[in-house]
Amino acid sequence: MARVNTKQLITEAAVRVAARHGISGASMDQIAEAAGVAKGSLYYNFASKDALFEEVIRSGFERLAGAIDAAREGADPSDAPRAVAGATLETLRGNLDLAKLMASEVFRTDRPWADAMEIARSSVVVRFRDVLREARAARSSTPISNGDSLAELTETAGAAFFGALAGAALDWLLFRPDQPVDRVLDQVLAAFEG
Amino acid sequence: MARVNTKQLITEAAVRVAARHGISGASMDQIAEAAGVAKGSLYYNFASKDALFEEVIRSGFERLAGAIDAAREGADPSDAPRAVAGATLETLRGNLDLAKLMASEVFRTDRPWADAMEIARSSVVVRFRDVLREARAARSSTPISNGDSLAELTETAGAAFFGALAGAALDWLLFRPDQPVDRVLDQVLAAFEG
DNA sequence: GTCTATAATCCGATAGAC
DNA sequence: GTCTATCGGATTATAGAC
Repeated sequence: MARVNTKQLITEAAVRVAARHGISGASMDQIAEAAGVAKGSLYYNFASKDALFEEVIRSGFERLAGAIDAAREGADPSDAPRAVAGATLETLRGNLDLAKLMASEVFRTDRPWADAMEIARSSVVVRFRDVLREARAARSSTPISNGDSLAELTETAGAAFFGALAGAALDWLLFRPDQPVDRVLDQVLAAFEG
Repeated sequence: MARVNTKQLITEAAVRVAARHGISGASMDQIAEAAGVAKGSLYYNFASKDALFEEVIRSGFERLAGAIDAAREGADPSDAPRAVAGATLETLRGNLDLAKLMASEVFRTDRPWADAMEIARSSVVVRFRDVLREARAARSSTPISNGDSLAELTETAGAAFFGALAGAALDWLLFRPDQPVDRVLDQVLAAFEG
C-alpha cells in the first residue's frame, strides 16, 4: 500500500473530471492529472476506464442508501418521508459532482456495468417506496382514517419520489443555489399537495 | 432541397445513436451510417456535432412544452395537474430515445449549448409550476378551504414535479414496461399524498 | 507501486469530385 | 446537395524502467 490512498485520489478526481465533461468526455489523461498521479497508476489500480467508473457510480448509490437508512432510524414512520427527503437533499448537496454524474448515467442501459448500476438504483428506489408505504400505513391507522381502498405503492412511486428529489436538488444547486435547504424541501412536498 | 428531408433523417439517427452511447460516445460516423447518408452530408446540414445536438435537445423540450400546453387547454385548473402529467408520460413514452438523451444531458452545464438548453428546460419547469399554482388556487377557493397561509409555489416545485414524472417514466419504460400508463400516473400522484 | 514513453486506434472536421 | 478520401489530433491501453 502507498503512503496515501492512491485509489481514493483517483476516484475523487474521476468524479470531478466526469462531472464537467461526462464519462465519455473524461480522458484518463485528465483524470491522472487531476489526481496528481501518472496515468500508469490508473491502470495499476483499475482494470480499465469502465471498471473505474463502475466503482464510482456504485459507491455513490451506496452512500445515498446509507444516508436514507440513517435518516429513517431516528424518525417516526409518519415523519420519515420528510426526514428522508431532507437527508437526500443534503447528501446531494454535499456530493454535487457525484450527483450530476449519477443523474447523467442512471438511465444509460448500454454501459458494461448497467446491471450492477440498476441493482444499486433499485435498492434506493425500494427504500423510498418502503418509507412512503410505512407513512401511509401510520396515517391510515389514525382516527382521521377514511374508507378509501388505495392501490399499494410500488417501486414506481419510489422512483417518482426519487426523481422529484433529484430534479429539485439539481435545479436548486445548479441554478438557484441561494435557497435554504428547508425551503427546497417545502417546495418538493408542496408540489403534490392535493 | 433534396427529395427526402436529409436534415430530419440525420436528427432522428442522432437521437437513436446517442440514446445508446451518449452524445460524446456517438460518433459522426455512426450517425451517418444510421441515417443512411455520408458523413459529408452531416457537415453540410449542420455546422458541427455540437450544433446538431443543440437542435436535437432543444426540439425535444419544445415538443414536451407543446404537449403540456395542449393538455392544459382542455382541462379545468383543478384537474390540470393530472391531465398534464398524463400527457407528459405519453410524450416520454412516444419519444423514449429522446427522453433518455434529455435526461442524460439536462444537468450538464459544460456544453456549448448549455444556456440554450437551460432556457428550454426552464420553460418546461415554469409550465409545471403554473399548472400547480392554478390547481392550488382553484382548490383554496372552494368551501372546504382552510386558513393556512402557504408559501407560493416556485420553479423548484415545478422542477420537483418534472423530476417525479421523468423518474417514474424512465423507471417504467426501461425496467417495468408492462404497466399501463394510468397505473404509472396513479403511482406518481400517490407518492406524495399526505 | 508508480513512473515515462509509445503503440494502435478512433474521432471531428475538411477538401474536392460529381 | 451528397459523395469519397484523408488530415491532424486525441484517446485507451500497454511495455518496461526504477
